[in-house]
Amino acid sequence: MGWTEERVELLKKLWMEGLSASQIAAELGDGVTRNAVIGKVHRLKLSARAKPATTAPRARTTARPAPRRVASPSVGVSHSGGMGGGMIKRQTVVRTQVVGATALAVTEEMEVEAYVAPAAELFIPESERVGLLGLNEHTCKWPIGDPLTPDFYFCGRESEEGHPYCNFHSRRAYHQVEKRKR
DNA sequence: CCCTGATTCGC
DNA sequence: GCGAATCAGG
Repeated sequence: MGWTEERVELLKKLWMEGLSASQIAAELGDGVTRNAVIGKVHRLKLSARAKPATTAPRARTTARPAPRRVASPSVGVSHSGGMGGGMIKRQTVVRTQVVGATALAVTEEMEVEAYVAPAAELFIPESERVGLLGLNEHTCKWPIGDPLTPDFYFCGRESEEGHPYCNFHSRRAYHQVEKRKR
């Protein structure tokens, strides 16, 4: 289905109300993707919704050329790492999420696995500690300790291909940490 | 990982 | 004009 008058109107309305592109896409339904919404928004020249005083000056980072397919090189390096013993604690949490302008409240109960790390989990025997020079493409680069002191070291456990941290630290690196700053 | 908008470019 | 793929960032 193309962009009919009605759909465009709804798009404008929702966009101005501050809904995200994905939310609008869901609202429009019918297989519309968030990319379709964003693309249309740009074509309609209505990117700026409600710019506060802080004129977000189109941070033109870098005018990207045309990034096509790129092959990623890989270097094989072996490293042995041991996983510490942690504890998986099951618990049920209730998360409320608001979707769409129609204030569609979705309350879902989901069982999550919360990893409770014992203090000792972060302790790694000296024999396994990895210094700056011990890091390679497959070692967790999670820093431990004060970088200014001699006993500073890195996690050094096995990290997934293409990831800077091991599975454990990977989530901590950036997991939606209740961001409510306004 | 989840998510956001921004941009490019083949269609 | 359209939007998937991609990029950059939170």
